[in-house]
Amino acid sequence: MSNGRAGLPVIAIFGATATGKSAVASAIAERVPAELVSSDSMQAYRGLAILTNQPQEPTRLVGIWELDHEASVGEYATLAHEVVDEARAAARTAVVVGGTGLYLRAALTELGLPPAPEPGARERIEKLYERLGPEEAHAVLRNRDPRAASGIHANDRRRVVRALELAESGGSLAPVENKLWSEDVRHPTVVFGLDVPRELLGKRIVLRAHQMFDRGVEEEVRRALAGTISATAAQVIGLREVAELPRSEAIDGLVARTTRYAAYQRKWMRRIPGIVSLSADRPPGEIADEILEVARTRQRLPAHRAG
RNA sequence: GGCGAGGUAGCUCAGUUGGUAGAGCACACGGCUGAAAACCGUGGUGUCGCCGGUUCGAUCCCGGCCCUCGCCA
Repeated sequence: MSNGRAGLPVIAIFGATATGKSAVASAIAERVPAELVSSDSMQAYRGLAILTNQPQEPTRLVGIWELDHEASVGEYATLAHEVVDEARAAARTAVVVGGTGLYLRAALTELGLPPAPEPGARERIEKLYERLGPEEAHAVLRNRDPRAASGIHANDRRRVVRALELAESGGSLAPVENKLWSEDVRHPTVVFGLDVPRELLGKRIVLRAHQMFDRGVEEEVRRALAGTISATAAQVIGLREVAELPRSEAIDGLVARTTRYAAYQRKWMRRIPGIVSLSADRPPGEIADEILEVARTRQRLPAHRAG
């Protein structure tokens, strides 16, 4: 390792919601000098601590954006890289923990994301897409950026619009090199995936939904909706349910959507490169010990690279 | 008990003037590069309440039965 003070590899912890990621991260922080870094698109917002299950333990990149802020992976990636590098410079182990697969990958890897849209471009091109319709809009894209167009379905409005934005400013949505699924990382890293049997996870999700109400999620949501909410923040699971439905229906809706989200996260679990799967149906301290042991073993090995 | 409406996919329902059925949601699988708790694609998973009758053929028509809902007793 080039920097002798760098210590352990970056530790990343992924897993579906309610698998106990935060508790494991806390347990790691009790055992080694660590800097916890969130890779959760919704915990990044301030004002929905209960609904988004923000961790108790001090964690970087939690509650950093106001609810009217439009979030993006690109913005998050820059911040995450800074925070991880800072931790390493201070000889603390960076523990990247969260359930947003793309954010986790962005924190660990230099994805080389293309630039943000230019002001006004999105609205203008969305209108264009609206006017032309999917097929025509896609044809325009095929004309301007065939490579990007070939990877996008005409109905995928967001990506067609985004690709047109980039084509207009001289860029392209087609990556020079697709690193989303490569094992290429910015620092030596070990990624762990916490796995809980479906049935048990279901019970935890139900329990958690009830606890949110005990902790005052209704008041939290009321306060949040009193102000301006960005399009990205408006997507927090449960926001509408809690605001609009009677309590018992809100809980049912919240449980249903959270369960669906957990299934989506499970998809990411299967795909994240190099992920080490761990059974999370046991005390967090035990899991933390195993994670640290694996991390130390890896430390002594040459940094692994994509294959 | 009488009258009326209805029983079709996991759910809500459409449909077939008789040729064994299809939408939305759910679910499964796949994609994804500044919206990712987002977005997109592919897939029908079914004793058409039960038992008979008519018919070459019934989920559809006829008879009986069971169940649900509403109104009236």
